[in-house]
Amino acid sequence: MPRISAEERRADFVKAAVEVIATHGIDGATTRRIAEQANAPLATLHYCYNSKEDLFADVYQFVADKFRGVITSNDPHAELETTAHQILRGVMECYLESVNFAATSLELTSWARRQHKEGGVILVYDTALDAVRTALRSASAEHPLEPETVDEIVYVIATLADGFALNWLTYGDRSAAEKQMQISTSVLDSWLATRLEAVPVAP
Amino acid sequence: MPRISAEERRADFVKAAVEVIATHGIDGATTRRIAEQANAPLATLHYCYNSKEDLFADVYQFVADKFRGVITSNDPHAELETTAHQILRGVMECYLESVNFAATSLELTSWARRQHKEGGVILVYDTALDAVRTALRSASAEHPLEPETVDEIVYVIATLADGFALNWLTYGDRSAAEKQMQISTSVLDSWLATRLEAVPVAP
DNA sequence: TGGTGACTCAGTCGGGCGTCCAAGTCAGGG
DNA sequence: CCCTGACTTGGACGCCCGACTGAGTCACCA
Repeated sequence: MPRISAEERRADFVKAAVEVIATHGIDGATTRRIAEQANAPLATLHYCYNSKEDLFADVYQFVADKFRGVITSNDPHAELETTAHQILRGVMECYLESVNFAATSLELTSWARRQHKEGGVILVYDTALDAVRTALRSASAEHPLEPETVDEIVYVIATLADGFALNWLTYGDRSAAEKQMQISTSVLDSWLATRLEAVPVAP
Repeated sequence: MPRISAEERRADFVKAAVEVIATHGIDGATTRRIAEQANAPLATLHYCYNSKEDLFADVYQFVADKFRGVITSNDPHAELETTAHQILRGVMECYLESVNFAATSLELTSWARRQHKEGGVILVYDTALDAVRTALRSASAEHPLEPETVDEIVYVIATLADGFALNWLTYGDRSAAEKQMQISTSVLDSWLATRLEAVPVAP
């Protein structure tokens, strides 16, 4: 009813798409359902987007941007351990805050895997990992680590975040998830402590 | 062509269904595709199963049984740390051995989440966690731990296994995955060491 | 040799999908 | 004040593909 610009409408559709994907999966995310979720007639969707594919491209962008934002929003002058800790906590808090975002991320990576077309939507996952890698490198700038060591840390952070997400999505128990955030971060901390013992810093 | 019992045929269809679900997702797992994967005419599928739903029930059973088998197939007389370590390694090896099994497990839990109908297919995940819990309890029988502590360990094992699976499924890089198995188990070990320090055994 | 269980072919029927059109409706500038 | 162009909308189109079936064929065993 209210007349708003096509640009704002597009944002509505992207948000609606995220919710529909979370609830019905990628294959269940039809143009009709997305339009309904956005409280807009179906035809409006095709007035704003030439095709469903165009809309989905915006969704990928949205998800990737959100990840980038969460990961890069920590203190750049902190120690390596602190940075790693903050990134993991930030991502988990983000999942906890928006189940739909977490679910949609999972659906997207799951869907990306099925299309063995390389260079496609797997970029969402890739950009997130790259952001973590960059943050860790700059945090350890004064006492540079082996690239392999950085990659190990990136992997552990990703693993703990993904594992947390899967559990939280499966059971949807918020208070349990909050305790699990504590556990996950403590796992990271204790591993980092023993792992970095073996790599003395250069003088 | 060769005439085999309907029971054996059913096993073929279940195996085919696992592969199709892994490749096309739950929604893409149509009776046509499953029959084709099993090298059988579509009508044969409906001869063996009254409905698609019946076939899928067998698939859930198959997946749950495989998990149970992998988890409970370790030395029951080992220490707690060893048992935890073995379970994690066993599950990851199982994923590494069969990408399709790993992918199907993920698709199933992901699909189960969407049906917020309680008491349905989430049992696959539940039975697996229960099996881990039971194994840990019996491993720590001589020096019983608090139930909360056991649950923490179960969570960490699940998280590390799930995170490993997601990464392996996303990138499909076998040699990277083998290294990541090492890392994951070392994460578990170092966390368990510091975690159990705080809980001295009863005399 | 007849019967039964195992299998197959060639459909039926129906629903839902993405897309598009033609007819509105409004806001603001000339 | 009305006209133009950005927006909105109901409804239709065409089509693909889903689960499922009925009637028939084949292989084997008693």
